[in-house]
Amino acid sequence: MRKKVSLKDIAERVGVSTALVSYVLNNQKTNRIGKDVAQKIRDVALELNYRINHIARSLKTKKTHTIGLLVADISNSFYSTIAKIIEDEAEKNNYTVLFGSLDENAEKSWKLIDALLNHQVDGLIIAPAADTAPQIAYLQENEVPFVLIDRYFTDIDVNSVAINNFKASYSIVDHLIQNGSTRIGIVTFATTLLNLQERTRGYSAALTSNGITSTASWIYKVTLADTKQEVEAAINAMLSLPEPVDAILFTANTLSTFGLKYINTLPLKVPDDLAIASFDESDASELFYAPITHIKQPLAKMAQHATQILLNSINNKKENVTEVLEAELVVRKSSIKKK
Amino acid sequence: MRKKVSLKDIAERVGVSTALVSYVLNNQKTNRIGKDVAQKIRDVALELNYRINHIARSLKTKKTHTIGLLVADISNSFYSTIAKIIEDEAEKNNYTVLFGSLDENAEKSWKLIDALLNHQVDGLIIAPAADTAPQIAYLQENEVPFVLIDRYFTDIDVNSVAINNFKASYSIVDHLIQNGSTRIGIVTFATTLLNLQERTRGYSAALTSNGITSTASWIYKVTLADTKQEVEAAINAMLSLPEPVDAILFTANTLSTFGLKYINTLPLKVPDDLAIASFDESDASELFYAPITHIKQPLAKMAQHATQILLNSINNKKENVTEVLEAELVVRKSSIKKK
DNA sequence: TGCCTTTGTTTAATCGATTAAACAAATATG
DNA sequence: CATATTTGTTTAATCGATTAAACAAAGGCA
Repeated sequence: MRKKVSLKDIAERVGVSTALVSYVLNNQKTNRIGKDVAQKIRDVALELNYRINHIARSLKTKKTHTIGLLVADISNSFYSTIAKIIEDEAEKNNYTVLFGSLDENAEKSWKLIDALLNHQVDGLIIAPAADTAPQIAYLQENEVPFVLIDRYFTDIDVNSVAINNFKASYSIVDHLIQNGSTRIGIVTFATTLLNLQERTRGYSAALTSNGITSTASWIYKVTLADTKQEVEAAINAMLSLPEPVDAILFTANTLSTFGLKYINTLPLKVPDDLAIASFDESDASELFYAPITHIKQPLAKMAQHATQILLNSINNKKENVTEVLEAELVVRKSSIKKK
Repeated sequence: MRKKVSLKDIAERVGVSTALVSYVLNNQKTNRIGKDVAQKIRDVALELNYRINHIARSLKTKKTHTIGLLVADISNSFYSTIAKIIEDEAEKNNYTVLFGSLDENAEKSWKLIDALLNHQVDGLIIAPAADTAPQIAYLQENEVPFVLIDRYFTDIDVNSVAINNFKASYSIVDHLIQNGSTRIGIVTFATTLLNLQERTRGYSAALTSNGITSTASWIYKVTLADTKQEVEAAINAMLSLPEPVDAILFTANTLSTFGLKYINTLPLKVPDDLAIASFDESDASELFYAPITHIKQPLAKMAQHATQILLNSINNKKENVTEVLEAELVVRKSSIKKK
């Protein structure tokens, strides 16, 4: 890279000290500085195409104006959309975003947190992987400003932004029941993540309060390692029960995407033979021959609020904020049985 | 954030100079340094949970070990997948990745390039937006190491990694013709991007060499601003020709996704009434009732090579590399007419 | 005129790590 | 034993920007 222009270069060219140049370019002490020198400094800066060296500034100010964003999986559109919004929001506030994808892996999470802290980020936004509570506790002990997004843990008082998963799940299951489904299966991940557990809890509660006895054989928990096979196995199992399910709820977009691809190959009619509902959108929602009823999370709001909470936390170190947002039930054809 | 531990802290604790600590922790001058002091330094570093201050190091070494990645649109799975691979590859080489999403916007591209350079990245990997050739030229003039990925410009000799778009397009159109299609429309973006122009060129060439006269009324170029509407309009137009097309090629996954969602609503059978083919995969490829024949780009290879080329360029400043990879034709049901 | 403000600018320390060069002590060599 | 070499460690300058404090010159006021 070509040699860089420094404050000193400008100072020498104009014939003043670097201090003065710094003041001028940062618009400080404006009432004290001579108008003509100021202008000259600005002119020369422009002429030499001066770029501030953030490294040097950061070393002195101990602020990098950089935030770290760690998401469970960046190639999931749910998170890449969040990432994009956070980046926009950060940029509006003159922050840069450093990304990392955890790949749902606690070990990788440690490494990335470590890497980001090593890079002196001012704070973190994290959609944590399962079993990373100790890492979160570590951040807390070290007083690193951070915000959890989408996912959360109990027992620790931290900044977080997420939807009311119980309520969202309850509402979509209730909707299925109101529209003709009576035996509703659920496919979710085998995980310690609370947000997903809440979804199962909401599902069960909705069944119960509609007088439906929930059965263990309606609940399938698949692993991350072998999601595709296990989703297919779960669907097969639920459909070959003595009394097969007549509806399935998928608790995540990756699950519904695999599920729909498979259901696509079965001699089944959605929604009449089998109603479908899911958390989160994906292209699947519209592409499937029966568009999918789903829970739509307020992504923009979540991402923007998380960013703002983080920036506040970086600058003012206020007490923690737990923000619970409402999700929207988007009704499409996949959940409405003809009767 | 809690007060940081510096080299000085370790030095004081052990009773040596910071120089020695630096040498030990960086494994330098190993043959000169006392074994016991070295061990003690390492112990204390661990005990105090020392983290190197990359900012300070970078200021001195003029290397940030950070690369910038700018993609046209991070929420497109094509690019988020690339992003993830590049991140992994960079991590293996002890580099960190700073991301930015251009949103196909030349102005935003300037801003992000500026931001990344201000952050002193050592180099850039860019999937450039349309009409950003001047920006690329600027990078070149300033001797910033960079690699273009997926997209490219003529007239400038730079590092780049991309597929042979002409050939890929030719092969998929040829495949359509061999499998019963005779009147093949194409939906592409109205853009100055060469990779897309090459796809149109390959399409026309394949028609010609199969003795089919290509018609202007088979070629539709839609805008980014209004993609969905225009894709739908294009499909309508092609289907209501006196002699309607019997196949459509979409030159990008965003186009095929919109297209398929729309075709899904039409009283048409794919592939018999209308064959479909597309560049790039998306969930659409499998979810659509007739899985979609498509061109599969070697993403992992592209991303890894781009990263390696960049790192070479950063470290050795070799001459430029133009890498052209072969794409794979993945045949599914959407392109094979029964007859 | 003498002293006090105000205005405009410079000095110099600092952030934390790197590293060439200097230095001192121990050991080897003739 | 004197000198050369090796071993182990420190000194001090440096990267580029920030900023409190010092300073000088000009203007204001009695």
